[in-house]
Amino acid sequence: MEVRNKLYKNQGIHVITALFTVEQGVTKVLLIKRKNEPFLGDWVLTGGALYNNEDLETGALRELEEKTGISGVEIKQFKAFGKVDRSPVMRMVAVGFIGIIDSKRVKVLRETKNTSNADWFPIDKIPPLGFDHEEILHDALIELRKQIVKSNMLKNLFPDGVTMPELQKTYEAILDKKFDRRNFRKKILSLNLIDDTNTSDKFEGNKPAKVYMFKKKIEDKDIF
Amino acid sequence: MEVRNKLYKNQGIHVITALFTVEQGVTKVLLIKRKNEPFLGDWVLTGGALYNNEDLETGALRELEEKTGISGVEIKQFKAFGKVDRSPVMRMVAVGFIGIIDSKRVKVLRETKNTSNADWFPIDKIPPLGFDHEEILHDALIELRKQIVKSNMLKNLFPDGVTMPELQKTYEAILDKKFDRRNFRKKILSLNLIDDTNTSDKFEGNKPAKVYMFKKKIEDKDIF
DNA sequence: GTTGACAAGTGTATTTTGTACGCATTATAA
DNA sequence: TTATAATGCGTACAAAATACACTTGTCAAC
Repeated sequence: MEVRNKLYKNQGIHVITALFTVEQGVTKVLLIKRKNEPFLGDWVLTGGALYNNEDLETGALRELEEKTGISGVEIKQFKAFGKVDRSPVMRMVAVGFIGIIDSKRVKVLRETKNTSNADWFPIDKIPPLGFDHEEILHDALIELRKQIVKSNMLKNLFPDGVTMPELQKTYEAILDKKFDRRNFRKKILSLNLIDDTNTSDKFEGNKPAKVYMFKKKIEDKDIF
Repeated sequence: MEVRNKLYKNQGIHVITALFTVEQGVTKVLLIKRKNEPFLGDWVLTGGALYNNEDLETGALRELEEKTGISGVEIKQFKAFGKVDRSPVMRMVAVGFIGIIDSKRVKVLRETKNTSNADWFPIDKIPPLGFDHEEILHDALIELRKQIVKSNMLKNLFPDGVTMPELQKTYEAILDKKFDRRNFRKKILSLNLIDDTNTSDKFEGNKPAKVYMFKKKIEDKDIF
């Protein structure tokens, strides 16, 4: 029994968050630079060890706040990562989360106890990452692309509302694809993710654009 | 440091598989009865502790084989479960998998070292389950429903091919929904999951039905 | 003020896809 | 040979996706 027990001793759980933003049509992700071994000096996604007294999501949010100062984010679990050698220290399984936020609304701490140089990186200019975080980021981006067309996740990027042109730029940045203005409007409205707030407007030089708000709750669609 | 370390000592990882089958239009899931504490005598999904020397999927398959004798199954990870109190023994995070298989092709071991009475249960007649397995099963079923319309997962249920009527019964069983014969054919063909094997037939009394084979690889569709 | 440029909103014609059925085909059984 | 039953194939209509034209509102130049 002792022998068998050794097979699953010294295991631990990581909670990792790929936090995204979109600035001027560029999709970016938050990375931090490690101050400790292993992977000292390497860039990684936000995350760390899960505590025993917190749920997965709670732990991911705590790590995010500890390492970057960002709080009040909505995140969504998307996959677990458990390759045998993904951590050189001990056997760790990582649970991955994604989130998206308006970077202008948060102040990222550059220096904390365990990390330095937290910053937003364009997703096509990612430096080499520690652990298996390149794989996690790759899968996170795929999940982000799925989520923005079937959930109201983007409300976290536009908590005060968004115009059609803004929204189109955002979708084009995340999906890396161009759309026809008029068909984009029809498509996005048919997804029932946003409501028309026929009251207010926004502008930046030309005809004012209507402001839409992401719904609080989304009814999920039929399969098949 | 010692104090903080205690926060994440004694953690472990579970790998849990919800293995489904469909028999005569009834969706069923494989459950086993526990022989040990905790939850002695309770029904649970197949699973157990992950070993340090195996990846997540490998561990889930090993547990499935150890506890039921079933091997050679294709499974897909779908979610991690990590509520603080989900296991009364120690802090365990479970990684959930789903799979589907033709129950006639496997012989389920009724008795193993740690379990007894492994059996297939109709999903609308599930007994109370130990741990958080009712939640896991609930989410697994949702994932199964999503997978059968966008992946070739059902090839594991029909490795030798399937006819349209058979396939329709299967979809109706899993999605709990009825379809028009002719529109079902058109819909399923448009999904590009199956190929026409214009060679062979099958029959059971009336006009022979064509046999289709699930594709080996599915090209994933456009988002948006 | 009038006018042109720009970017926003709205609309329409065409094609593609989804839905509701009808009819023909091929087996078994009387 | 004929009735029955279940499968394959086809068609008419409605809904949705796509391509593209037109109208509207604000700013800035005159």
